[in-house]
Amino acid sequence: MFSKSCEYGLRAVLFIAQKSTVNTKVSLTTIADSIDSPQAFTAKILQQLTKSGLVQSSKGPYGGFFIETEALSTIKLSDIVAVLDGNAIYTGCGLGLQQCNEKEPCPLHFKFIKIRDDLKQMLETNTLAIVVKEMDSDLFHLKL
Amino acid sequence: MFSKSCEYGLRAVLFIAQKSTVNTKVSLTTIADSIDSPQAFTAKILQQLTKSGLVQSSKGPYGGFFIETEALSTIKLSDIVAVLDGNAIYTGCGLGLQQCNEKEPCPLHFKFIKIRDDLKQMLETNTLAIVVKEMDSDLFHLKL
DNA sequence: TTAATAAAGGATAATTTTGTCCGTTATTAA
DNA sequence: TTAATAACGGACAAAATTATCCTTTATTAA
Repeated sequence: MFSKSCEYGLRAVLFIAQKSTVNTKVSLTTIADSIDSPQAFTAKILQQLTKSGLVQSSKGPYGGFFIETEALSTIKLSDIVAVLDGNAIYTGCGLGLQQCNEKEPCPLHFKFIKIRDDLKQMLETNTLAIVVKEMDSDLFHLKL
Repeated sequence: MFSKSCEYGLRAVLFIAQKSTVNTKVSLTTIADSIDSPQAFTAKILQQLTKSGLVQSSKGPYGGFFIETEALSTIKLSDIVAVLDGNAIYTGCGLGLQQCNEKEPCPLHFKFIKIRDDLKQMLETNTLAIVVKEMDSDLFHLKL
């Protein structure tokens, strides 16, 4: 469904988001350990996310990655996916055809629409704030 | 969503299926031309599909690929996907976690369930016969 | 000012996916 | 029996993705 980059990215962002609710910055090492991802590779992904402005970072001691409190309720899961995987998941044809739309549909076009729309809907309605709130409440995990 | 192999494979199978309804075998060259896929790569994919028994083939002049008439109504889209991409799409975690289930869910587990189930449902309820019937009726295409 | 900490960035490597090439095998018809 | 056709199979190549390493830059506190 998503690339490895996007999977790690989503996990990392959710972890950072959770820590950011209590105004705590987290280092790359902590993130990679916590979400069980390859450190150096995760660093690259976080660079993309900070460049895009979704995640903030500060260097030096007491530095690390964080997300501004206000941003938690505006950043949607779809924003992270868009940065790391683009938006082919929503717009792309299930059979990989370039020209596939209402007018010139592939044989599965209308069958895929519902699924793609549901996915889009899910990613666009869930903000970091929403997901983090649910994470706090119980047994959810980001490792293994 | 699917790998290139699976995209080509689905397109190829739908094309073969359509021709098979009028008892026509199709050669690799015809298939690759018709679905706009790299010929040699498509050959490999068709080998997998014939090995798995979903598609039949016969060598020599007048040979080619085909699907038995009875099989058209029993083969589901999910069968093709299973052979080419495995079933990680249904079973796998959206965040790439190994241990993600009802008991130990990732933060997005329950949000993904609906989408995955819908996809599974769609692929399992649509047989080749069903899709081909719809293809005959109108403007659907498999190229570009 | 210096040492320690931590992200940023560049280069490179490993792996997987995607794709090609070519010889072999089977089948058909002449 | 031979020539043509078409799938099969193995080896190989290119490209994309995943992943590592190491140097540089910025920040902090002592």
